[in-house]
Amino acid sequence: MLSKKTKYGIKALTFLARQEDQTPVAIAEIAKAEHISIKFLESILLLLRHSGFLGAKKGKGGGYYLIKDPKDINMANVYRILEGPIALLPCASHNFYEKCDDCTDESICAVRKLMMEVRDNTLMILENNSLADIAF
Amino acid sequence: MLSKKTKYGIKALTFLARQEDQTPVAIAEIAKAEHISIKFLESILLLLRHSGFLGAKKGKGGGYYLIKDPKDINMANVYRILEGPIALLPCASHNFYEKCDDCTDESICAVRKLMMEVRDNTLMILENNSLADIAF
DNA sequence: ATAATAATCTACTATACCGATAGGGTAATA
DNA sequence: TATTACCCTATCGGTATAGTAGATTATTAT
Repeated sequence: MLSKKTKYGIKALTFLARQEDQTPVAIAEIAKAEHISIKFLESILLLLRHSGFLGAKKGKGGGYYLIKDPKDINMANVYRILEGPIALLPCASHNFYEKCDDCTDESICAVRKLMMEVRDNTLMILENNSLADIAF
Repeated sequence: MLSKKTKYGIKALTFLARQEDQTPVAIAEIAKAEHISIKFLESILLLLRHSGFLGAKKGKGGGYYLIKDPKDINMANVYRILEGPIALLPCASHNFYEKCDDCTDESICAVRKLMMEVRDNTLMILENNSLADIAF
């Protein structure tokens, strides 16, 4: 299941993508529109800024804004930042690989085999969807 | 991420599918072979029995065995029993649908749109894989 | 019958994470 | 000077996970 963090993060990105101009939007405004706790959203937006998706401006009229064109924001990258691995098992992950304690021979593991197939497909979908694709 | 419950459950099913004959296999034997805690595995096998995947026999020479042909065991059903919803969001689930608190209009939710696409694809993969497909 | 075997059932514990809340101080900007 | 992002810390209830322990029941072999 997707965490609220990821859900809210994508919602916020979508909200910013749907803005007519790219003037900064205050956290409070996004939170109100999307029914999200302000403080929780604050931490999410901060993460998205540090990850290079958002820019921020302080002071009056300040807020967050998209740095890149929504067309160039790949949902697989967003997912990895917010949620973590795309694979459902560490042993089936490219970017977060970890060996299983209980497996002696990974190559014959049926669970891994199945989950790698799921991962490949999910990854393809996320990579083929930009923020623009889902926002409009 | 997949829970250990699901991982162990599928491993156990695979182990049983790989048996030459369908004589019962004791919990302890499966647990040892797959490096799983006996008691934890016990609860998983019980669940799989109650869900109609396994049969059990008590006493000496007893244990668990597959009821159906591995070819007829659909991994989507297994997944739903062990892990729960296939969808990553309740609002994107067929079997476990639930409305989101924060959404006023579900039809324009970008997260839901994306997650439904992921669900459709994952579901297809799980449905197209039988226990036999992944075990051999 | 009896003893051994193995599933069944109930209950418990420890840990971790999640989502949210609260508060406070600093820095930048209109 | 007011506003708003930034960046900490700390807390808290709830829930789920993973595993443990012990007692009970059904079956089988002797």
